[in-house]
Amino acid sequence: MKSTADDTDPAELLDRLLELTLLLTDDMDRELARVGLSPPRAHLIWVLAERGASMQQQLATDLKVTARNITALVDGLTESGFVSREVHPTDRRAFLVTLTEKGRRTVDQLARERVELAEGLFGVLAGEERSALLAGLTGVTLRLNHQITTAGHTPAEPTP
Amino acid sequence: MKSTADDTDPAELLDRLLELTLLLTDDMDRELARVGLSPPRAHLIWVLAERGASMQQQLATDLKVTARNITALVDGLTESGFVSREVHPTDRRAFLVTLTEKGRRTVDQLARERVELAEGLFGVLAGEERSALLAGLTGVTLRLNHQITTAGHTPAEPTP
DNA sequence: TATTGTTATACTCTATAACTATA
DNA sequence: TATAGTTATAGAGTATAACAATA
Repeated sequence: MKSTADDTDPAELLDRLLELTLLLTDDMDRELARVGLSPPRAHLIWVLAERGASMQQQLATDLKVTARNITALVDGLTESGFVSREVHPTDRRAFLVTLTEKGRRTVDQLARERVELAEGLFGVLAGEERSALLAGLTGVTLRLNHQITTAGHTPAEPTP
Repeated sequence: MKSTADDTDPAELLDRLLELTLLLTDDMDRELARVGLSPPRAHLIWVLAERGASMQQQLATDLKVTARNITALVDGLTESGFVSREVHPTDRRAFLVTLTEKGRRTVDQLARERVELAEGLFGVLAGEERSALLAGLTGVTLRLNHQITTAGHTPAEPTP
């Protein structure tokens, strides 16, 4: 298949990427809502599944929010039965936030749905096409990361 | 360039896409914060720039939020000087939310930064590579849209 | 003295429902 | 009667600051 013109505008490409981004996050948020989770709460139990039972401070670092916020998120997740606060074996100041059985099942389900979604979106592509797309996305990610760490885009006033 | 193995996992591809998604939105949100805008407020003035001065009901439809929310967003944007509420020429119940000079300048600046970002991310690609990436993203978007409109992913309980 | 988590406050975004003033 | 926008109320997520208990 030959494109009629090889002048794909970078801005057009970015618009498409953003459109896809929006669609994807909306879709995932709907799925989360279906199982009774907000995006931040889902993020928390997802991290919990990866790290195992954790102190709230650790979660605050992982989710990049304040400790105060973790208190609120864990409160909500406890009330809805996804996690519980267990005593810390050595530090009596701290809790070990732990997935309940329901929490574990939910994370497993979300993980399965994620794989299904991936299959639905990329499964029809030939292996070659998948590699090409992966390479393209990886390149964009690298350049974006570089831009972010290097400069602050525009000069920016020194805190107005 | 030949990949060592042609077995790119769909799930891996989705993870990369989500990683990029996260990076992109964080980057853009930082830029918005720099000019004094939250994402919803930026969305509103962006739409306003596209449509021209609009009634709040119209904005509620466009942004897919309640009219009550538009009141709050316009309040904030008015206070920070990006928009103003002008009288509607024919309907005395309604306002015409209008970009101020500052609002117009800000939208223009954001549009420029968007083009710059696109150049930084996709400019180095050959025209051919850009077309391929665009095709890949478009395909994914189509399949996602189809999945969303067709089924609700998982059967889903009929409202628990 | 430093750290863990909480209470106290506050701001933004979001939603529903009831109300005012127009159409 | 229906529509445009508001007030009233509520809940989630976020942040800072002050404070408790424990390291």
